[in-house]
Amino acid sequence: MNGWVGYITNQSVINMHTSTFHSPVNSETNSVHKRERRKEARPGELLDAALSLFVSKGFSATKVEDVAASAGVSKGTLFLYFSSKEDLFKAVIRANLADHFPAWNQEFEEFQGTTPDMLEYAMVSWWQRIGSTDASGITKLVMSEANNFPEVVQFYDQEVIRPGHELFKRILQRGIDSGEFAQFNTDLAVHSLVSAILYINMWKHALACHASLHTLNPEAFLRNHVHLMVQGWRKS
Amino acid sequence: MNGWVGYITNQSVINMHTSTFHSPVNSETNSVHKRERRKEARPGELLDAALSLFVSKGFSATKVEDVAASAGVSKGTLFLYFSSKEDLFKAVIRANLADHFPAWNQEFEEFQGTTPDMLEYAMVSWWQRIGSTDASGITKLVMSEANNFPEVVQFYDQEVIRPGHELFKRILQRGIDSGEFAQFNTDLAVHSLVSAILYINMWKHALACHASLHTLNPEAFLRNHVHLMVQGWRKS
Amino acid sequence: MNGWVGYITNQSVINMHTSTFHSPVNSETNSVHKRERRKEARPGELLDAALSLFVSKGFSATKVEDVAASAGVSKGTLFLYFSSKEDLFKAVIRANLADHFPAWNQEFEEFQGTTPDMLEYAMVSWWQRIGSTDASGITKLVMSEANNFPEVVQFYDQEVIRPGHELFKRILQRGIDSGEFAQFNTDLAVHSLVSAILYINMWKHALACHASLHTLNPEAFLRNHVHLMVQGWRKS
Amino acid sequence: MNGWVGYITNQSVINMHTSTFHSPVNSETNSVHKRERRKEARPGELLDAALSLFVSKGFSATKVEDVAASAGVSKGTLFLYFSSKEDLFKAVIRANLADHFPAWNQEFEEFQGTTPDMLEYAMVSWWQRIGSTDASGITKLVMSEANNFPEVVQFYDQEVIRPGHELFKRILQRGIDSGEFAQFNTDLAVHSLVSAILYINMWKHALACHASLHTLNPEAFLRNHVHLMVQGWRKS
DNA sequence: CATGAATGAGCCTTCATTCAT
DNA sequence: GATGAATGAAGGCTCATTCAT
Repeated sequence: MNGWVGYITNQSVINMHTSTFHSPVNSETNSVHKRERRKEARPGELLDAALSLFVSKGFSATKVEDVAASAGVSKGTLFLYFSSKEDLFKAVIRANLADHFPAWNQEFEEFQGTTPDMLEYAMVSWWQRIGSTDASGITKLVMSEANNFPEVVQFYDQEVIRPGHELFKRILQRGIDSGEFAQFNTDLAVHSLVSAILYINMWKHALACHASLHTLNPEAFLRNHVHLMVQGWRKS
Repeated sequence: MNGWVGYITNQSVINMHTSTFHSPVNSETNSVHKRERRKEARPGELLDAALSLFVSKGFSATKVEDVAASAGVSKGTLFLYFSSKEDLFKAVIRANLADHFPAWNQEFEEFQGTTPDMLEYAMVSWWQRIGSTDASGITKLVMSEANNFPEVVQFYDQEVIRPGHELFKRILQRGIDSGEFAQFNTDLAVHSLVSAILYINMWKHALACHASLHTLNPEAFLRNHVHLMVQGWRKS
Repeated sequence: MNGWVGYITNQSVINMHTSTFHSPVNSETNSVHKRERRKEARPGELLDAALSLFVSKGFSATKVEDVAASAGVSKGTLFLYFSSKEDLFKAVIRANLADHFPAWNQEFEEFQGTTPDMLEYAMVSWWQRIGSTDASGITKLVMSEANNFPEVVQFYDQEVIRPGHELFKRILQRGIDSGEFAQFNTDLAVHSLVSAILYINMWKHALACHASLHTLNPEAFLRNHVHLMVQGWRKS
Repeated sequence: MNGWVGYITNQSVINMHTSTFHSPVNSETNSVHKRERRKEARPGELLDAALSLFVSKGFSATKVEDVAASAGVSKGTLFLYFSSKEDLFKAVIRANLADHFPAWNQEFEEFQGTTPDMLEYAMVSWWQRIGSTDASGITKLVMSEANNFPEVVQFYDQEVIRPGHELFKRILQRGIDSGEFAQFNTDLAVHSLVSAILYINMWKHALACHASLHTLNPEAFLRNHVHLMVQGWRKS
């Protein structure tokens, strides 16, 4: 078993088939001209730049021109690939979070091991692949801009929250079905699990980076959190 | 026992030692005329209006003119009491988050009952007194504007996060000392408890009001969360 | 009989009661402060500036900042009185054309004389009061921007075209009722009359000012046009 | 008699002596391949597309990319034939307005019948051949963009207004010479006739398509207009 | 010749803040 | 103290035009 999800950096996010680009990349020829290669690379470069700036400065405080400049293109070019700043926001969410659920779901299917192990593995993997990267800042961004971009919240709910909730729920159900866990309300339980993830996200991106906070070891916290939960769920 | 936390209104927040009013409130004459009393009440009315609008519309989406109008004064008057919109924001945070912990700590001292009961009482009381009111929106505000007002984050950390953490930690320690709980890392445990509170805050103020979300019963969730934790902490 | 319509300049357009200003002028005190007097004068000054610039440069080519500067205020001030550039456009139409119909209709009621004289008087008065002023450029503006601002066309239709059509129709009906004219289709007839007015408008503002055109004496043309029409309408 | 004006399509406008193509059409080889013929047809196709879009959406609201797409070529190709959007606009005007008067003048020479009939025939023919087609939109375009393209106005004056004026003037003179009409100022009279044509143009292209206007039957209006005029001109 | 990716100048509108009254 | 008219900086988005391929 080689890991739940391939380690994610925006650089490696190639399969843009579900993104919202205007002009789909047409050819996969080996002999790509310089311009063509640039064109193919543009969306990814822009998404990288956007994620980085959004996370560090906030969405509203980031000018589209800055994103473009950071990706080495002009303002107009950005709008060639994303119809608006909000659309760019959604694409960032999709590329960094939403697009990973198929792979994660598949990992769930293939996982061999106890359900408690699986839960811990899921949480720690989340930290290693998302939590410890810029992508973890997206959740904070969505929350922060919820008032200004309700549509983004809906998108995030559909594409990230619900799939995530479902995934955790299936894991818990696996434990119940196998007899590892007693019967319990899995919806409430998932909220308790996810709360730890949200907590780390906000800790990292809203608190720790702006106040010299008492440290929190995310991985230890997640493991501990899962262990506590599992204690409560086990058959007595 | 008359409640864990005194119900908070800005009117009652008198000790403004940390606020930034330009014009200090005139000395408390006995014969206050109606106008003078209004004058003294101005800051509080503005803070109330600001909190309400900030929570419902977000900080940047709230116009100072709306705050002023909501408080029944003109735009210019607001700037008589607060040097800037940022200053108003900080004052709102300060007025609504500081100064409750003494009462809470006292309740802790006086509490009669098991530690698990105490934890549940603490959580449910938080929901009834804070979580279900506008005050719960402040946390979301602080997180959202963390990038723009790091100073507020530091203040929030000192005045809210740390005292809250300490309070929970003392409760847990009470359980350990009494033999109700086994020995465990109380710092990590507190994070797990607090994560549920943060979760509800963000759920209410960033998600639920902008997306037609699958419902979450906060009180049930909190009780469930505490029970799970307690299971893990009990002496086996 | 002292004229059909008081001679119109924007300076003299005082009764703004039907305009679209945001903040209605509140007091009519004699002792107006400098600021208050400026405030009352603002809308008129802005409308004057707007009409002048719109007519000379076209609507799209005129920047709101230019209008503001031309009226001696800043860009933001303009938006204090008009909610958008389009709104400013409508207000210009209203102040210079639409608002005059009540007076014009009243003149119609009070007119003593033959109907042919009345028609000629109406046409010549139009020329003297509107046609020969900047206000005549409005029609050309509306036509030019019809594609970009269909709402303005509707507004112009309701507030100018229809009232104008109705006024002319009543005059013609007066001639029929009095036996001066035979029975005929007054709607078609009004179009024929109005076509002369439109012709002059376009001549002045689209052709003459951009090409060294063979001259057209508007007043002579209008008199001639009316005489021709009248010939055709008289009882034989 | 086969029509007053040959029906106009850009395809048939060959003599481009006044146009501004960068790349002159290659010499007319006998063995034109399909591609070469397309190449030669490009300018005409672009002009057709441009006319259609300019008339329906207005000049500024029409994107050059749309014109190119409508003609089946890419944006860049358009600029191979026309140095700028303005240049394209001028070429459209030129291609559609020049070169019809020779045919019209000839029809005038050959016309058999009374002068009033001739006038009516001229007006109705204009409606059937020009007024009811896209070509009638050109006049509105020229007027609308007069501020931005004074040069076009001059061209329009020389190539359309003056020839048209002269043609009508000759018709009227025919009536005077034949004794059908009395002596009168034919210049003023022509303006009265032409005003009806302009009126229909603007009605169609600036008003009717953007406001749900009270209907105007163009043909009935024109006949009526001519009849009225003729009444006034006849010998009493 | 043809393409279409890239450019960047241009503009309306918002709103926190000031200050004359 | 209170008012509210005035300010002007700031930014998302469009689209004619260029030019490397």
